[in-house]
Amino acid sequence: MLRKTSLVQGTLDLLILKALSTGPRHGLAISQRVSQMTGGAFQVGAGSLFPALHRMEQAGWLASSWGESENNRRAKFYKLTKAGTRQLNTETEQWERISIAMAGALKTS
Amino acid sequence: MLRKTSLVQGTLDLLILKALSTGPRHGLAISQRVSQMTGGAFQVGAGSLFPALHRMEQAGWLASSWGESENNRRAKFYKLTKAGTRQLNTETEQWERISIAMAGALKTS
DNA sequence: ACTCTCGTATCGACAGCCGATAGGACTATC
DNA sequence: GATAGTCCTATCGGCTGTCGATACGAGAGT
Repeated sequence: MLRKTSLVQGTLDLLILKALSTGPRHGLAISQRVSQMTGGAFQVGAGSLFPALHRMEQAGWLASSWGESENNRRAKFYKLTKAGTRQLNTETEQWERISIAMAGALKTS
Repeated sequence: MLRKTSLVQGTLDLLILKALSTGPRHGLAISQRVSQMTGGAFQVGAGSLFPALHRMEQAGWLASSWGESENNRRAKFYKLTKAGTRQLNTETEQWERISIAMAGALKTS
């Protein structure tokens, strides 16, 4: 009933791209970074994260390679491609337009 | 033509509630009002609008009654219930929290 | 050995959007 | 008084995306 999706559609991609803009990370580290960046407002679970990563890699925005985490664990590291950086800019602008439009709409009385 | 810029999930309800906050309107008038409020940034088609209206009426946020449009057409007018007004406030606050969190996340470098 | 944590991955249920489509009713034009 | 156009409501099917539950594998701690 109060399911009220914590994540907003289209937001997850943007947050992942942004989380990777400071350098390659592996899956769970991306999840933690997203939480951190948003002050805990957004928390993405594994069931949402990995499908998104695969989708975005398929789209050519990310490239992955196996490596080792800081805990000596086998981990897949993702990094932004050029197309991914472009996508980050595009989605950032798109979000700003949406944000401005919504702010204007909510202010009208 | 216009890019896929689909509506952001959870945004449609808020916009509809806001569009009705200034008084009762019928379906297509709501659609036009949403476009107007957002400076044309959001355009909601009939295929999205009516399911949303029915869902929201089911949830008790809206009440409907048949009447006549300004063009002498049979039209169903929707108005906010008390629960709808409460929902409007709730979703507005929620949006602001999301907006702030996103702005913070996008600003980090 | 056993368990905890880390890390990746998939599945099924569920919900929402959106284009296409339909149809009734009023209006305009010829 | 036909015909076409506009207004208004409505539904369906396909598609996509979220998310909890679940699983597996491997290193670490005891």
